[in-house]
Amino acid sequence: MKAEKRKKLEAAGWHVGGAAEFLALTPDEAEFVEIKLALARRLRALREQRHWTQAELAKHVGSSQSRVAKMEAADPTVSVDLLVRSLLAAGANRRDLGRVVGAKTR
Amino acid sequence: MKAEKRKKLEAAGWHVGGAAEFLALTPDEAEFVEIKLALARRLRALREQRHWTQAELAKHVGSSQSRVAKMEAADPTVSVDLLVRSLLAAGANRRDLGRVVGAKTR
DNA sequence: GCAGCATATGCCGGAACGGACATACCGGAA
DNA sequence: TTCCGGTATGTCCGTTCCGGCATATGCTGC
Repeated sequence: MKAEKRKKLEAAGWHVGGAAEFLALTPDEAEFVEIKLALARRLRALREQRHWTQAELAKHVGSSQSRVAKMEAADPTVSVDLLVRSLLAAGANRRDLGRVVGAKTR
Repeated sequence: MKAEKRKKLEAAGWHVGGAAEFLALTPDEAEFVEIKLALARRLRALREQRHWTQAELAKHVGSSQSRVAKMEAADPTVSVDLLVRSLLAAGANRRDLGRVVGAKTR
């Protein structure tokens, strides 16, 4: 998994601006992580909008606070599956998801 | 995993019309499998459009023919992650994916 | 200061997912 | 028929992902 590198770099204090296209990521890989980032951002937005704590959302999803934190951080170890399930649990519907997935990052 | 039930029923010759809302699926779960189905259909469409065999697509994705078959069958053991990656490998972009995810099934 | 809550990070065992392979099924061409 | 390219189905085993927990960091009000 290439995305590990990215995480490591960020951990080292770099925090790549916007996204990590300068790494050895194929265009597809880059687009994939951008989608994950978009989903992650939307998840946090939706949660805050509902005035939920990470622990509360976790309960609704059937997960844990730490997982939610990682989701919102777009941690490499969280899958799109989990992000999507969480978004649905947070009240998003298919059309919402479609918009999130389809919209270019900022 | 609830979706297992569905698979079993289909295997038993039922092949639920459209999707399996009559099972003990929460609305969220139902929406989730519908999204997977939509992605699966689009993957097959895209592949055929390119006149690729499942084995060829597998090569581009870095997977195997059997996995591709399962993807297109929306087998419970394939993740959205893999579907999305495969779609990207098949030439879809974010906007395409957004449409697929957002569009109500048929 | 520190107490209390929310969020972040690290780790571990167990479950789910993945590629690979073998094999079965299903057309169509010879 | 038999053969053959394509697709489906089943299993195996290594890897990835998940939930849970412990702990760290951050913030606000006291």
